[in-house]
Amino acid sequence: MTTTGTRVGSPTLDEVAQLAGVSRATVSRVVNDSPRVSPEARLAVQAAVEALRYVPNRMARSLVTRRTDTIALVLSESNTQVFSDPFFASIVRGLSARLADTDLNLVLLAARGEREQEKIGRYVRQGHVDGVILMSLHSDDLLPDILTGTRLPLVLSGRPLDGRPIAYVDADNTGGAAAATGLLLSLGRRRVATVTGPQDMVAGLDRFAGYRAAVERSGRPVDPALVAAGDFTEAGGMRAMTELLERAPDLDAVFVASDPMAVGAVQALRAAGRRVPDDVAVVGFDDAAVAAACDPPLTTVAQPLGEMTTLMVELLLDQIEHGERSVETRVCDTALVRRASA
Amino acid sequence: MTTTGTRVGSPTLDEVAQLAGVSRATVSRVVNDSPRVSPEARLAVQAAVEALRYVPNRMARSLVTRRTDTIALVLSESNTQVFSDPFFASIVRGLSARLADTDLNLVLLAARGEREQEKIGRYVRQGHVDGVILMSLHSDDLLPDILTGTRLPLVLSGRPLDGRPIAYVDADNTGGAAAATGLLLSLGRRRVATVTGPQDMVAGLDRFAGYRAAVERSGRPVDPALVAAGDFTEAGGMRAMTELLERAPDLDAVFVASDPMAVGAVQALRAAGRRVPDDVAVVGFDDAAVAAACDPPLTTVAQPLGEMTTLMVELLLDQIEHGERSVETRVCDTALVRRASA
DNA sequence: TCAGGTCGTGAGAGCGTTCTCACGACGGAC
DNA sequence: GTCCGTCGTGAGAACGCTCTCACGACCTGA
Repeated sequence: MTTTGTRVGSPTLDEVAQLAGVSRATVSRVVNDSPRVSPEARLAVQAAVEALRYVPNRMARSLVTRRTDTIALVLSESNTQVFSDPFFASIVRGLSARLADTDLNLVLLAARGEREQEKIGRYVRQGHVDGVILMSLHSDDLLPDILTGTRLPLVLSGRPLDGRPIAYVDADNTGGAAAATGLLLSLGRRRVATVTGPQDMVAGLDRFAGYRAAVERSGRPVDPALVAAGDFTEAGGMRAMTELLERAPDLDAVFVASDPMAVGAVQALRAAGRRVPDDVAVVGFDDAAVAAACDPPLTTVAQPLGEMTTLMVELLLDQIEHGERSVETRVCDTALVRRASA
Repeated sequence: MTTTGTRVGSPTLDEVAQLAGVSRATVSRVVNDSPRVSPEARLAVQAAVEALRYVPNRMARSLVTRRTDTIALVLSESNTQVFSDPFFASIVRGLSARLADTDLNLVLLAARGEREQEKIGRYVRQGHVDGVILMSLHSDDLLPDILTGTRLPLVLSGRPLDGRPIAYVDADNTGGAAAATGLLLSLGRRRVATVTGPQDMVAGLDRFAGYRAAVERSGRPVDPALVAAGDFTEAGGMRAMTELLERAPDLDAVFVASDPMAVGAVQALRAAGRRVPDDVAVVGFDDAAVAAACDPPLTTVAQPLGEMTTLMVELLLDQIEHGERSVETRVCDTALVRRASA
């Protein structure tokens, strides 16, 4: 281990300038790829930067540019489940892939509980980020309020529950659920049940609404005995399915509002001796990896995740560019993915 | 929607000072809870802060204090799995709970692939954070190199694969695995198999080492037919177990290196008509939520996650405090949790 | 009464950048 | 040869904050 002299702390623009024999301004120009620099000066500066292992201080830079080149993905979850949700993982992956080409950084902020949510609110208001993509899951969430209270560019992942005017990107959950349920009905199934998501989340609400719409469209009323609430987890799906089988042993199909839950439901069905799809047809939602791997491979509803993350970034960058909020919204079409379970 | 006049941008210290009729210095003192402020001045400032909805600009503050009050949890994963790993979720939860009492912020940085890892390296070197907790999973990971190249306080979650001198906190994976395997042997099982984790991760390596040690201590050699590699996922566990059953149909116990894998293994066993624990005893690792919920409830090895996250924070804050790296390490004891599967 | 504290306060110098200007050098057009 | 435009450059003022220092006002004890 050798250290370069007695210096402590990082080298500054000034030191680079001195070493290169130019002014601070010229170094700054080189560092920021300004064209108006002579080749000789550029070379000298680059050498000095290299020699000193100079890295610009972002704080100082941000102070004057009022840009941090960082955006935050905020997830306000009360429980831990969120991380294990494949949908969430896909969003993170998609966002970070979209941003890889740009010089924007992505940071994740997760909060459970009021204190942590307020802390996150403070963090973004203090100017750490240029914009926020918010995955707000539950209706009792403080973050939408906290964040709309700022003038910070903001895009929601998922329609806001209370319909307030904010930019958002969402999948057509209602349409997708209706299509899934419609498929089951068109297959001749008479007693189509559903395992819903939590009814304090938009995705849970909308997917249930889609189910209801499809059932009613077929001329039947929705039988409460055919509806059980899940929590988007595999265990929850298993529980709900077991419950359904007790309440309505004659059910012959089920639309499950998420793939992890559908996996649990299939297990419950199997444990109860029902064959899938022969006795009970199953359709899930999300087209998670687990859907294809499952036995039998799950028929499900796919969301265009790539398109959705791209749109989120696009909407957010637009706001950042123009320096003001927009209320543009995008709803993406879903697609039925036919496999073996229905 | 009403806006407060024609102002654009956030209010500054100066404006607060002007409104409160004091100097910038006094406002700063109030904002930072310095005791040497008269009650009247304090009140006036607080009112002004309230009125203007003043929030200090962190960039400006950091520029002078050289502190960001933010630490990063960096995870360099190549695959998406990480998020769904309950261990990871627990670490995040633990860290953010530990930091909730402090005024430190926690940001998550996730990187897949070389480009993104370098981007993260740049991010932390630019001075965005005061320290880093690194969950480096695989041996081909660039981040440990990138980060040790800086003078930034750094604590690893998990022993570094190459034994380099860095501060880290880890569970006694080897000891835990040996205890688990020992339990199976002490139960009179003769053919104890194992489903390992990836052998390019420390946890995978160490848990396999523990298995080997326990088997050898019992006076037997390790039978390669009794070893199958998993990837810490449920699907991987199922695959590996199926493979083991083909290779060694006479096995009567299995130590599975993670709970999600153990769940998969149990399913594979059941599919093959083996009863757990009568025909095959199973022990997992991690004491994830899924272990208790599983059927039968899984005997497993618990890591003291709370203690571990506390130690990580402690070690990191210590380095930040003293302004220099340390190479202190902490290895935490694991505990066997006896349930029904063995 | 005066020396020596303490206490609250404000002026002002930084922190490491960017960015606006102004300035000299040089080139081409007349 | 003069004039204008471009081009590379550097000086210096921000950006919003903290922190040192000095300065009065007040209190205490001799």
